[in-house]
Amino acid sequence: MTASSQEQQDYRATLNLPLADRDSGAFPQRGNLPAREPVWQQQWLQNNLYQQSLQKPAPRGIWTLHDGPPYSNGNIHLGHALNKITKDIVTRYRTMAGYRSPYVPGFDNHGMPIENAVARRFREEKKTPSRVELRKACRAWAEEWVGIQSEQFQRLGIRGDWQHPYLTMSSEFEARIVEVFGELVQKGFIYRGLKPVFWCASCETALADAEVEYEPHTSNSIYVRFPLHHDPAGMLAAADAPCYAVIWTTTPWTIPANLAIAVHPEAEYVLVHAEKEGEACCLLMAEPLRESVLNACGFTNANTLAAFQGSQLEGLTFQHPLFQRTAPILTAAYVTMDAGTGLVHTAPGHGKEDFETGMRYGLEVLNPVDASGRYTAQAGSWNGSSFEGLRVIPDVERKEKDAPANIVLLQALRESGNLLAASKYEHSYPHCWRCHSPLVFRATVQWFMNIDHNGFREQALGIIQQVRWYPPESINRIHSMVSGRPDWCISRQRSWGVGIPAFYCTACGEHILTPESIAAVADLTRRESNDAWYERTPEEILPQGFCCPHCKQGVERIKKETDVLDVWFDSGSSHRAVLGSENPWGNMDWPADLYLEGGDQHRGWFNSSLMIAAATRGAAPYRAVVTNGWSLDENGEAMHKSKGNVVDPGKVVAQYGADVVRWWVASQEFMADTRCGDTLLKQVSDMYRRVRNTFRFLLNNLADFDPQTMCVPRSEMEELDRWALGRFDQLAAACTAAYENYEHHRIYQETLNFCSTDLSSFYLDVIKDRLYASAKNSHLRRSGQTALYQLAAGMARLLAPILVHTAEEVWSHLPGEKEAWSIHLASLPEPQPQEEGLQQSWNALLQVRDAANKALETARQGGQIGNPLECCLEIAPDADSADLLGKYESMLPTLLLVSQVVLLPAEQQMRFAARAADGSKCARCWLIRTDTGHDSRHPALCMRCVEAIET
RNA sequence: ACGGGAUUCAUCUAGUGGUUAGGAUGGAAUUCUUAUACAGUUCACACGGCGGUUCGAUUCCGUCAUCCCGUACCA
Repeated sequence: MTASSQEQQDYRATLNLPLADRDSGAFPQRGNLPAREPVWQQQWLQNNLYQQSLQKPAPRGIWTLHDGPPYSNGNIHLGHALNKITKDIVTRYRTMAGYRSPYVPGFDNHGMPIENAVARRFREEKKTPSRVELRKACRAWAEEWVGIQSEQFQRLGIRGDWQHPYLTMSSEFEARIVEVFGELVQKGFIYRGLKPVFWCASCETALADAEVEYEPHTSNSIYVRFPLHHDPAGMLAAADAPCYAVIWTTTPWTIPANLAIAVHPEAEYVLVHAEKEGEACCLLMAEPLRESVLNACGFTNANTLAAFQGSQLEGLTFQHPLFQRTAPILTAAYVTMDAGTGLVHTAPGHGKEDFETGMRYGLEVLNPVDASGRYTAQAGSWNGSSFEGLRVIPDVERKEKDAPANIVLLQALRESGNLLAASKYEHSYPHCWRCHSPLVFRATVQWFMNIDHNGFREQALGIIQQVRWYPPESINRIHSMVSGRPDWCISRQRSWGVGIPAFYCTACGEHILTPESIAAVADLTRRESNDAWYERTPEEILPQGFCCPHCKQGVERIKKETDVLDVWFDSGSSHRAVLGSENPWGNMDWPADLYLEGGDQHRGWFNSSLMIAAATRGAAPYRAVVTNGWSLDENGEAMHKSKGNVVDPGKVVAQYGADVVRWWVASQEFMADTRCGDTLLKQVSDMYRRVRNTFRFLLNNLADFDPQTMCVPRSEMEELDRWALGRFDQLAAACTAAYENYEHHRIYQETLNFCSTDLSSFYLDVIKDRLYASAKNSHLRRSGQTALYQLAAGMARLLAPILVHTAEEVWSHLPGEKEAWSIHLASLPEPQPQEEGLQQSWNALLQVRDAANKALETARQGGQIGNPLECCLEIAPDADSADLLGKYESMLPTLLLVSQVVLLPAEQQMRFAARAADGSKCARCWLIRTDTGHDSRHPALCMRCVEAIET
């Protein structure tokens, strides 16, 4: 080491350099989040942070977000993380903004996926559990996943009442569901009716849509003619031979259930004269399908006799091809022209759309198939032999190729002469996920909520208008869901759910739903859980002396309903089980200020909750609804296990930390679809590092700063420091507005911008000299430190709802007494009013700085200067900036990071010239100064540094 | 298939019926070294396609394409 560098080294120690990582108390450069975050979380838990957040003063009142319960089956995925973190940001913001903002997380426990998983496990063990055994196992299963998901959410830093989450399977919640159901009964919303459902004849059970698997299946493709029965308006007067309607179907076994023929009201239909095997007839079919029908059926000599619009055909009736029964022509919008004949065989008992059409026209729901998939006597007979007992689907175990019913029906149709063509047809067809038998659609008795009861639908649509929807266009989704939804089928033929609290009288056959019978079930449920509904007898459940309200028979003739409620009824009741002072939490308001869920919930939870709230309370359960988008992979495609593009939040937490996941959430405009993947996470993690590095610089320069005694009042601070705090005030105002409007990505953008542009590349760069080289206790330095302190504290507060762990870490490194032990109990920064003209002047100075930087760069490229710090910059201002530069002349060297600035007289255009500075380099501050060496004690130092050392 | 929504540099995003579409990050080159995982300078990089309305469209309308949701593990 040379003598001079030795000397420098000595003076280096006299600089007020920031703490380095090796120094104790330094804010470390590396976050080491995966290891450090759990420590903070532990601390929050031990000190009851959540409870304290509710107890702190809340001048702005209570603000309630009601959590939509995730289904408690399986590990959480990125979508859950996005949703929960967003909610957490919102409630933490509210807490810091002066509200009491409780957050009670919920879990959705009942339902088919868990029941199926548990049933599968029993099957593997070759056990057949009783209903109650199955329910207990489901309960245990759900409980296990509640625990796992709860851990996973908490690891993401989600704050809430994790000790007391709401579970839809808790006795209290189940009882409230029963009560809500009772209210709907009392208000006349509940009825029983028929509905076609997917039915597995071999399992003898209804299946939910999610249990249906589509597999290839060979069906019979048949064309059948229906002879004209009645033509009241003489529509078919042009006919020169017997008239028939031609239909096409792939399920011959549904022909006995045919009650109508549907046409599209706007499509074109034709009456065609055609011949086959010497017989002439007139056939009605859709014009676009004319050729394909005639070809398929082998007709010749075709000749179109007349054309009609579909709606004109209404009123015609045709005869059933086998029975003495008529089938009217109806119109339906779902009739398509891409297959068949354009005339659709309609069997309301065996098809969803057929059923709806039937309802519209008041047709009977004929369902001549029993639970085991066999025709009942209602199916009728042909040539004196009844169809009763024939199976309508093939027996998979016996390897039947076709169902007996199809074979018999084809034969009967052939004999009747009405079968025009038959062939095999391969297509994808619904099968049972369990036994892989083909399914049938079968009308069954179900429980419904009547959406049109007393103008309810219109009322609900009106209520939607009162709610604030984010983003605004999302109101279209809920609106179209509510305006188009059919009656709500609320019953399921399942075990794991809340039993529908209805009784039946075996004496008179009526069902029993009285206020006291329902209250009895609710009480029982509250005491013993809804499992007791299945364990107890009606005698045990119903009050003493209860008898059938219809026929007055005693309780011994009364039986229980076995269906359970749709799980959407459970979660749709959550606002009644959680919000309001009558519920165990007692600290949540009804209605909620906010629901915040993914867009799929317009069909689901937003909808079911609205139905129940509007029907029982006449209002929406939420004042505002925010819809978050879907999380997709880096290419904007949905994540699939099979595609291998799934981002597991648990892995990201383990690799980068929860704050990086949260920072990712904040980086995305979450109301639209969001993207996530390795490169994106890498970028977000770099951005996290930038914020962290900024905090590090701020904090590590505050090691000797005691805010209680050393803070310089704002009015006495250096103007540059006031500028920086003024910029921060602008940032704080922008971020607060962004929180308020759920535009979290603006916080991310604005904060990073502030850190990079305002702080790193300008302010912090400029004040380094002041911080490092000024006397420790000088006003210049303390003013700067005051700004650093306020920036660190302010930014940490601003970001605390998002970077929950890092903000707490910053808080813990902040010197001096603090407002609260945890930053999450502190308040958001309150921006001070902007100082008149300050930002304008400094914007102009920044422009000069840009220009100066360019000039310095040119000079450096030209070899005139080396390090800008060692040069003198001559500035000839233009007329506009002369005053400004004159005013700030003494500050210019610091602002421009040069040793000297010489201001020349104004010229037409601003001009810069760089040259070596006068004087010699100070060994301590590295500035070239003319007073270097003036003090004999420190011949290598400038006078400023001498002063700094000697005081 | 139908319904709802989306599409701006490599990435995240501003913004607009009218000059050169803004910022940040990232990339390339280069300079400097008292945050060395810092900063300066320079450069490259975008309105999905096609029609229409208009004097003029990235912006409004239509349509097509792609993606997403409703409808698989569902926020």
